[in-house]
Amino acid sequence: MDWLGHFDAVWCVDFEFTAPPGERPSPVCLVGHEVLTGRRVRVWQDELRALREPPFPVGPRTLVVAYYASAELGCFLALGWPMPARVLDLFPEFKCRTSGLATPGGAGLLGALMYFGLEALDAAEKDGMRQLVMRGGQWTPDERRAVLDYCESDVAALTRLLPAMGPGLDLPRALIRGRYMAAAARMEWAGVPIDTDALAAFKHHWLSIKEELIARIDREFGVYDGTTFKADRWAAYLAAHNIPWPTLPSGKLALDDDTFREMSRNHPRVAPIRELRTSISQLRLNELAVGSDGRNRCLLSAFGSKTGRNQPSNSKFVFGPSAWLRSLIRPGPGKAVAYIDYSQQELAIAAALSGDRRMQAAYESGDFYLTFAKMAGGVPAGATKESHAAEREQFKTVALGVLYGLSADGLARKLNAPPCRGRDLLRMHKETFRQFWRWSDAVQDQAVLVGKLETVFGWAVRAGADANARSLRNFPMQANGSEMLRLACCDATEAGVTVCCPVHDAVLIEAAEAEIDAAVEATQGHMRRASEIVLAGFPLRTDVKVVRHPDRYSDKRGAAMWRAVCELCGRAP
DNA sequence: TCTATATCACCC
DNA sequence: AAACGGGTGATATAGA
Repeated sequence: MDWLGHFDAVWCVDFEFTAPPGERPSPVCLVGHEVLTGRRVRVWQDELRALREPPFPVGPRTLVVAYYASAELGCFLALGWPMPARVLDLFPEFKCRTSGLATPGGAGLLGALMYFGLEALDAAEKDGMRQLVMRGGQWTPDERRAVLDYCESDVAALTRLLPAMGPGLDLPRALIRGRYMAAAARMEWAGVPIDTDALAAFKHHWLSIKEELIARIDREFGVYDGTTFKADRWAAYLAAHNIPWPTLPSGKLALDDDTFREMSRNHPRVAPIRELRTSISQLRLNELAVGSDGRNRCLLSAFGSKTGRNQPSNSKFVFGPSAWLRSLIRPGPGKAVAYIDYSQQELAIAAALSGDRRMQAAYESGDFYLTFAKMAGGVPAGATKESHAAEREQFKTVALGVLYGLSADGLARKLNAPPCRGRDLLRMHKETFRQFWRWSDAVQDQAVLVGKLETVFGWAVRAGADANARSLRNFPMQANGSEMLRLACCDATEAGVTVCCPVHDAVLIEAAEAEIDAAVEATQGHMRRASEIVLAGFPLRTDVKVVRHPDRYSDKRGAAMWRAVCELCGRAP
C-alpha cells in the first residue's frame, strides 16, 4: 500500500441518490472520509446543490475511492462538478480479483466485505435505508440523519475494505478501470434518444397486437390459451395429425425454433406456428427505461461479466431486446446519431495477439473469410464474394466458431453438412493458421497451469479444475475486446464526444447534424488508437452507420418486424 | 397461489 | 456428459 504516499489525500466517498427508471441521478447526500487525516464531510442535498465544486480537491494528487463509482460520478455530473482525476473503484478491483471464483455474498459492497471477513451492515437494514432514500420527496430531520448515518456507514465500510484490498492492487491498472467508470457515468448520463411517440403507441397497442397475431394463426391450431402457448395442446395437435415430434431428455417436447424449423421441412403445416412463436417472443418492450427527456438510460453494469464487459439489463437497455426495437432510436431535431463498430473485432484480436501472420493478412485483406478460403485452397484464387457466396459462408462459420471452440460436429450441424465436412473445414483452419492454434493451445495450458488468464491491462479470470476449455480459449478475444472498447470510450468521452452507450464492440454517438461527420471521424480515431494500444500496434477498422433527423436507426435483421408492428398499430414505418 | 426450475430467445 | 464463448430475461410448467 506504499502507493498511498503518492497522493496528498485519499477520499473514500459515497452518495445517496434517487434515480427513477430512465432518469438521471439526483443526489440526496454525500459523505466523504479522508483516510490519511481522518477528515470527514457530511453534506445534505440542499447544501450539495449550492456547492460549485466538491468539498475536497479532485486533481491528480487526490485519490477518490468508491464502490461502483459510476453512480458517484453520475452525481458529480448532476451537480456540475469536475470529474475526479484519479478514481479507485473497489468494485471492478473486487471483480477482477474474484472473477471465476465463487463469491457467496455477491460482488456488491456487502459481498466484498464478507469475502474479506470484514464486518458489514446487515443486508436487510441496507435495503430498508435504500428504500427510504428512493422514496424521494421530503425527509424529516430524523430521516435525514438516518440517511446520512447510513451513507456514512457505507463510507466506513469502504474505508475498512481499502486496506484489505490495497496490498493486492495493481494501482496503475486500477486507475485505468476507475477512469472507465467516469466514461460510464458520462454515457449513462447521455443516454440514447428514443422516439417516445412510437414507444407510447406500441405500449398502448401491446396486448391487442399480440392477440391479433395469435387470432390470425391459432384459429387453425387451437394451441393458445389467451396469449399462452400450451405444450399439452400442441402435443394433442401433433397426435391428431400424426406428426412425430422430437423430445428433450426430460421427455418434454422440444419447442425451440431449431426444432420447429426442422419439422417445418417435412410438415409445412406447422410453419405458421413457428412464425407466430418467433413474433411473439420478439414482442418485449415493457421495461425499456426511458426518462422524461425521452432518452433511454440504465445502469451499464460496467465490468459486470467475467470478461469485463458491460452487462446492462436486456429489458431496460434499447440494445438488449431483439433488433427491430432499435428503430425506436431516433435523433431529435437538428441532431444525428452514429453507430460505430469494430470490424470483426475478435478475429482481429486473435490474429494480432497470436502473432499469426497469415491470420493478420486475412484480416488486412478486408474480407477475412474469402481470403481464408483462398489460403486454404477451398475456393479458386479468382473467387469473389458473389461467385462463391456459399463457400464463403462456410469459411465464415469456421473462422468465427473456432474463436468459441466450436467442434467439428458442432460445425457440421450448424452448416447442415455431413460430419466429414465439419472435420475438413476445421482441419483447413488448423493448417492455414498454425500459429494461431499454437497460441490458443498455450492460452489453455497457461490457464490450467497458472489457474489464471489476464488481458493486456490485467483484467483476470480464475480457472479452476472444472473450467470450460472453450471458455478459457475465448477469454483473450472477448476480454481484450472489452478493454479496447473501454479505452476508446474513455478517450472519446474525455475528448468531448457525446457517447450515448457502448455495445460490446461498438458505440452509439450523438452530435448536432452539422457536426456528426467530425464526431464520427474523431471517434473512429479514438477507436483505432485504442486497438493499437491493446494490440501492440495492430490497427482495427471500424464501420459506421449515420442516422440524421428525422430518420430512425434501423437494423436489417428487424426491418420486417418493425414494419409489421407499425402496421398493426396503424402507424407509418 | 406463489415460487423454483427448465427451457428458450435475444444480444455481441 | 456434452462438446458454441460471454450475458439477461421471459415464459411455461412443475412443485411447494
